[in-house]
This record gives sequence, C-alpha cells and structure tokens, in this order.
Amino acid sequence: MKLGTKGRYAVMALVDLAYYSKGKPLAVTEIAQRQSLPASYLEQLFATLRHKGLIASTRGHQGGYSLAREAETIRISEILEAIGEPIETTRCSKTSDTGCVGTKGTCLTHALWAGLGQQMHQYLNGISLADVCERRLT
Amino acid sequence: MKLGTKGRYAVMALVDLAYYSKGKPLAVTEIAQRQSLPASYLEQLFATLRHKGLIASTRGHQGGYSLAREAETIRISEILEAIGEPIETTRCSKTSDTGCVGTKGTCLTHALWAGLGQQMHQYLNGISLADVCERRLT
DNA sequence: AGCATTCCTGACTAATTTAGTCAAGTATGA
DNA sequence: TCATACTTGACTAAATTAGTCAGGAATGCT
Repeated sequence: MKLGTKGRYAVMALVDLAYYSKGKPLAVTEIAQRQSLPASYLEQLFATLRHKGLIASTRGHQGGYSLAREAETIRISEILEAIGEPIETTRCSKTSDTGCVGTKGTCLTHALWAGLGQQMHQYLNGISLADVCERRLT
Repeated sequence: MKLGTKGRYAVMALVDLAYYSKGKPLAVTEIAQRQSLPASYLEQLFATLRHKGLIASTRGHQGGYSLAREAETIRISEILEAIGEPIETTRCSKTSDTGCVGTKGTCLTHALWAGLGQQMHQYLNGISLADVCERRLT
C-alpha cells in the first residue's frame, strides 16, 4: 500500500505550479529543478495531465505549462486519477463476488476494503491545490 | 496506490480463521480452499504472521493455526504491518526534508501525504477482526 | 530568416516487486 | 509407523516502476 513516484511527482509539480506561477506559464525544467525531479520524466507526466485537461501548455519561447483551472477547484483526487494512480483497495467488485468468504452472498472483507477506499477518496477529494499551497490541512 | 494480494490474503485468511475456528485450529489447506487462495502461498504468509505473534500453530494430525489473541483485540492495521504491507504515503520523512518545496523548511506536500497516511491508519486501527466478522463497519 | 527555447511523442530498458511454485524437511497423533 | 500438517528456503516468471533517450514541431526574438 504505497504511493508511487508518479502520483507523488504529479502532485508536487502541480503544487509548484500553483505556488510559483504568477499568471505566466512555467517551464518543465524550472519546476523539475526546483522540486529536484527528473525533467524528462516530468515531461511525460505533464503530457498526460494536459490530455486530461488539468493543465494547459504554451509552446515556444517563454512558454511552459499553467493550470487549466483555478487552484481552488483542482482536487488532489483528480490529479491522482488523471495520472493513472487510482485508489484500488478492492479487487472483487461490481459484477461477481467470487473469491470472498461466501457466507451471505457478499464477502466479509469486501466492505472493509471498500470502506478504506472511500475513506481515502473522501480525504483527497476534500483537499484542493490551493489548500496545499496555503497549508490548510487540518 | 493499490493493495497487494499479500495484505489482502492475510486479512482474508485471518477473518476466515476468526469466523470458522471454534476453538479448534484450522489447516492451511482448508482455509485456502474456502477462500480460493493458493495454499503454498498462504503457508508462507502464515509463517510470518506466526513469527510476529498474531497466530499460533499446532503441528501434526488435527493440527493447524489459530489466533494467538482474541479476535476483538487484533486490529487490521496490525495484520498489514506484520505481513509487510505497511502504509507508505511519504518518502521524505523523519530526518531531512529534502526533495520538497523549500519554502519554509518543511515541504508543502509532506503534510498532505502524512495526513493521508494518518487517515488510513486511523481507519484500519479502529477495526478489529471481530468487527469484520460481525459486519460492524460503519 | 534563423535560432534558441520549449513543448511533444514514442520507443526502449534496467531494476525492483509481486505473486507465486517447488522440494525437502520436522513434529505429532492415531 | 504412517498420514497429516506445519516449516523453511530457494527459486522464478511476469508485471510494474521509474525512468532514459532521440527526434520532431511550434513559437517568439533578434
């Protein structure tokens, strides 16, 4: 149950973007340096984040990336999902309930994992980029 | 951010143990069959759970495994930690805060991941094997 | 026009982790 | 003594992670 670099880097980069961009777009290399992340890897991540509509790009000189929406409206849960680091606590889901303790149709542990996933999602969905920037984190 | 089979199987097996063992020890193969888990893999997991003191073994005929303590006192968080599936949301921790947004000493995202980890731990620590068996899961 | 800058894309890969299998024991009760 | 069941360690195939690298395309500045 660990958070990979993909999700971690994506959030770090977007927080940096929200924090240091004053209207102007920021270059990948600038962000990568400040956060000490591999630039070429970050480029990859930004590509998918752009396709998902979380950030916008400006090409050429003085170009770079900027948030597609207000920092207040971008939730951490969105970023993780967009980058392909979803919260997966359950494996038996939706259709069939096989591989479970077959006591009463639905498995005993399913509710446990589903509850955990919901808990995590709720937390990450309740926090925006702006919240992280301004250190409003309970 | 996904839960591996190791942690999942361990909890499933201990829930099964708590649910079906009536004082008597249960054989690994029995549990594995009922939960449709690979028996040889489960054996491995049970070995480490025993070393960590969560379960006890009885060898020979009519032998098997049983919970080392009351199901009410064994928390899910314990099982996951014992089996080697800890909750790792942060990477920069304890000693140095390198690799973070260096605005004020501690990084901006650190608090976020720490909060997530705490959230998860709190949830899993608040649930015992008995709770899962009796479907008391909020 | 030309050049530096920056995004953009896809292919590739080394290392680690996961999810097991397999074989050979050892202890115990019937 | 034999079947049952735990016990241990070595091994491995496949998937995932965490990147690198090379080349191309758009844009603004001089």
